[in-house]
Amino acid sequence: MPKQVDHAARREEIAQAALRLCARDGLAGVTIGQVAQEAGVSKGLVQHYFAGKADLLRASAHVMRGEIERRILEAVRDARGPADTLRRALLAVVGLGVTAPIPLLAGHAFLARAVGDPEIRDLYRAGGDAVHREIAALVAASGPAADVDPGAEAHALLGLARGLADGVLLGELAVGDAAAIVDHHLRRILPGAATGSDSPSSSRPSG
Amino acid sequence: MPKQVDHAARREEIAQAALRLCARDGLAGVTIGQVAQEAGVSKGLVQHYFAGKADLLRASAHVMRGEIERRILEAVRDARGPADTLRRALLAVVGLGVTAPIPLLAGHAFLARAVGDPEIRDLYRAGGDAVHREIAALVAASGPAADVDPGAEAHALLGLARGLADGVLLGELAVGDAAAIVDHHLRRILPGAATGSDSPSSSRPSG
DNA sequence: ATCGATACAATACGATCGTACTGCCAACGG
DNA sequence: CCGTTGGCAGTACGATCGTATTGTATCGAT
Repeated sequence: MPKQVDHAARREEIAQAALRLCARDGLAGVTIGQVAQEAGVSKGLVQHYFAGKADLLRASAHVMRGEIERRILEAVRDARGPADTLRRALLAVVGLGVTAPIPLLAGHAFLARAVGDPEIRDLYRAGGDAVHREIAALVAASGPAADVDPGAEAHALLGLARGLADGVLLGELAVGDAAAIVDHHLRRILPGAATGSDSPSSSRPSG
Repeated sequence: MPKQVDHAARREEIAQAALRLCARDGLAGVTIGQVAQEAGVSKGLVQHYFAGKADLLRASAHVMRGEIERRILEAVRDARGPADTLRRALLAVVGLGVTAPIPLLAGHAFLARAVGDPEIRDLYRAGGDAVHREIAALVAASGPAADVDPGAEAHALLGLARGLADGVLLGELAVGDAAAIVDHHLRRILPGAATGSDSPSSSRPSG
């Protein structure tokens, strides 16, 4: 064996650079040459690690998914009980607008491709379904109000969090405001749970 | 004056073709040549009506905004009272996933560009702010519950509708389910208003 | 009838795209 | 010690990009 290099790490490193370009210029800006420049390597090296542009984009999509997943899992790690887990996960999603704008933006760029591209679509669907099941289970385990259907509420919470994340991303509202909105909604649907007022981030709504 | 052609109409026609490409392939797929082919005109004609690619993209963004605005205004036209107006507007937004996937997808494609491009960002911000004010006013006029702040609730409703529209677009849930979720939320925050059960669209939740 | 302005088509051109290919260097196995 | 193998850079090439330019037909005004 020749010079040993962590193949997977190198691939991810380059895919991360591609992801940054996705976020900045959309999928249009992802060019082998640009990626090479962004990653600080030669154009030939990008070819060495990826079979082609499609392979590179696929890897970038997976990196994006992994990045977002990682943030949520981190946020949830030290949670105390299902209601707290649910709250932390949702706040992590709305926080993506400022903590991880690159994966979020890249996610939007890929979303347009998800329609028509079976692989990307499956990536979205599989992830979305898994998250939905998880959220629904957390809702059910958090002492929901009588008129709350966990499945529908999971869609509502997920939609709310995603929409708020976009709002935060566009600067329409502050993270704190978005977090307060999520907390307010959680208090409404989970009267039995103590969805704490000790917010980990700023939470002074302004307008 | 020479051969009279509706200049604005021709421009919009071509911009619509560009918008379809945005939705299908993302901003990456918007090429002068491709746009010409999609619109069924010559490459030179696209140049004749647009100063360059930036001009074309700008026009497409405005067409997208106009399309979405049109759908919402149509949905709101025959509304009876503020609560009904609010409901119809929100249902129109979640319905975009099936009634207007092209502007919605194109909107996502442009969103990635909104960060960094002042003009597109202003388009988003201006539109978002106006809609937010409108929604907040409708909430305030619809007899909200005591714990409802119209401004925050407007963000919540808008975020919820946008997030659900994405879910519908990705096929994660049906329009009817999304509509039911919106209705459920509206009933919670507007106890004084009759947010009708006589839905204009299908509204049989399934899961 | 002619002239100017406009709609529209077609071509030209430099830059850049994705991909293929070639070559050099370093590290292990024999 | 040498050959093979993989990391890596550089170049070549056809296709396509955006734009500039040119040419032609058609209408309205003079």
